[in-house]
Amino acid sequence: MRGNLFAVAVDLVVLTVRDDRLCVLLTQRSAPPFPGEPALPGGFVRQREDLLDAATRELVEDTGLTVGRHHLEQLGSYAAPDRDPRGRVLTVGHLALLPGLAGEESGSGTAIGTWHPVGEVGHLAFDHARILADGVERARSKLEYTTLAASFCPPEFTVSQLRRVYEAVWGTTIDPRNFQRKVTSTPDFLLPTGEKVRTGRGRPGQLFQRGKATALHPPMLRDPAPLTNGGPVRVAALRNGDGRP
Amino acid sequence: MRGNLFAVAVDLVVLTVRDDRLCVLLTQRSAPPFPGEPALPGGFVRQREDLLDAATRELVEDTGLTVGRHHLEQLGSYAAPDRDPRGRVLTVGHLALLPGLAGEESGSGTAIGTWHPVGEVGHLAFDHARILADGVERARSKLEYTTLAASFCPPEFTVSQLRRVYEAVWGTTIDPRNFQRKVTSTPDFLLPTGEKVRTGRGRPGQLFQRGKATALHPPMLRDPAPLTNGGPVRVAALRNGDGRP
DNA sequence: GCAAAAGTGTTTGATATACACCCATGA
DNA sequence: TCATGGGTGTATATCAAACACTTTTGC
Repeated sequence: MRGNLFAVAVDLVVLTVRDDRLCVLLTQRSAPPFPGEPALPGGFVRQREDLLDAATRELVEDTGLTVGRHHLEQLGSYAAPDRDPRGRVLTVGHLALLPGLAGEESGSGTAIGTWHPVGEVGHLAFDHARILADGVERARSKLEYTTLAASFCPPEFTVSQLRRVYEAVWGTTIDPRNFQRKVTSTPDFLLPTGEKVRTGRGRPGQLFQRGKATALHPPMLRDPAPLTNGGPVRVAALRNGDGRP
Repeated sequence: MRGNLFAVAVDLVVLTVRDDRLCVLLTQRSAPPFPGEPALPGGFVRQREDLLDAATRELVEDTGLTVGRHHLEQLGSYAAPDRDPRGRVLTVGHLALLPGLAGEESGSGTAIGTWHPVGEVGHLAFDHARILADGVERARSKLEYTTLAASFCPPEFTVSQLRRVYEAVWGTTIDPRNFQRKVTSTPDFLLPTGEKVRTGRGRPGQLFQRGKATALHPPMLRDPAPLTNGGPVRVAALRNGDGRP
C-alpha cells in the first residue's frame, strides 16, 4: 500500500458551564513532548477502534463519567507535518458537552484534569489552542440552530438554567421573558415534568426534560459578532431590553 | 510512540451544478480493492503534506483545474476498522464546489472522472456513499447561512444563475422576485459589474461579482425537510408562489 | 410588605410572502 | 405584438423585541 504511515490520536474539547461561565477540561502533560504544559485530554486510537469509540473511551477515562447523557461529536482533523515532534501524528478533534456537575465533583476538576474558563486559557501544547478555538466556535454556532444547549443541563432543568447556558456560551444577556416563550413554544424541545423547583428566592420554576427535537426552526439568532467586536452590524436578537440589575 | 499506525488518505466530494442539477465527480477504480466500482476521487497524503494541501493537489490532478476560485473545506474523517481491506486506512473527506463548466469541458467529465447527478448515484466503493451524503448535506445547509452558492457560479453571474444554484442544490423552486430582492439587499454579497448579459430571450440580466460577505444574516431558510419527506412542518420560505410553468 | 424570580399579555416594528405590475429583449 | 425573463412596488401575515404586569416564593 502506498502512502506514509501516521499515528492517529483523538483529542477532546470537553466543555461545561460552571458558575455561569463556559469552561474547558485541561490536563497537564507529564511525559514529553511539552512536559508540564496544559493540553486537551486525548490519546491514541487502538487497534480495532473507530474514532468515536476512542473518543468515548478517553472521555470516560478522563472524566470518570459512566455513561451519561453527554454529547460527543467529531470536530475535524489536524495533521500539520510538524505538529508533533515525535513524528507524523494526525489527531481527530472531538467536542464533548457535559452538564455542569453539582455537588461532590464540582470542586475544581475531574479524575484527570481541571476546569478553566475558555476566555482565560493561555498557551496549550501542540496545536491544541486551535482545536479548542474550533470547538468553542462549533458549540457557539450549534446553539443557534439546534437544541444542543440542553446537553449542558442536567436531566431535569428549568428555563432559567437553559437561558444561563446560552448567556454563558455566547457571552451575552438574553431577555428572560422572550426566551421563555421562545423555548417553550418550540415543539418537542422541552417536556414539562409537572414538578417545580425552589431555587432559594423567587417563584419556583417548572422543571423540564429534554424533548426529541434536535433542530431549532427558526434558529435562535445571536448578534452576528458579539464576542469578537462590538460593531452595530444588526439589532441584537433576544437582547435584554430593560437592563435589570 | 504508542499507538498503531494508519495510512491516511484524502477523498473529495467535488460538486457542481450542471443542467440545473447538483452533480458529483466520480472515478472508476482500476486497481484493487473494489476494481471497476465507482468511487470518490482521492489519494494518500504525502510525506510532508498537510491535509488541505493534499486535497488541493488531488483536486488539481483530477479536474485539470489550474487554480480557480473553487471552494475547498474539510468534511470529516472516516476510520472504521474494516473500511479498507488492505488494512487500517483513515480518510479525511473534503468538500469542493466548482462552477458549472461551460464550453469545451462541459462534455461529460474531467481528466479523471465523470459527473453524476447526486440523486442517481448508486453503490460506491469503500464507505464513499456515506462521505458523499455528508458532503451533500454540508453543501445544502451551508447555502442557508453563507454566501457559498456563489462558488457554484462563474466569476461573473446573474441573479438567475445564482437562484438556479439554490434550486438545484435544494431541489426546490424559489420565487425569482423575492430572491432577487433578498440577495441584492444583503450587504457585500453581490457586486454589480455594470454590464448586462443577453441570455437569449427576455430582458438582459445584470452581471455581478461575488462580494466580500461570507455569512448571510438572516439566513436563507429552506423548508426544514423538503428533500426527505413532505411533511408540512412549516410554511415554506421563499417557495414559488404563482406556479409559473 | 418587599425583593426576586417565574411567567403572561400586548404593543410595535421588522421582515418574508404573495403577487400586481413595469421593463427590455428576441422572434 | 407576443412570449420570456429581469426587476420594482406593495399589501398582508408573521414573528420577534420591548416592556407592562401578574404570580409565587424567601426574608
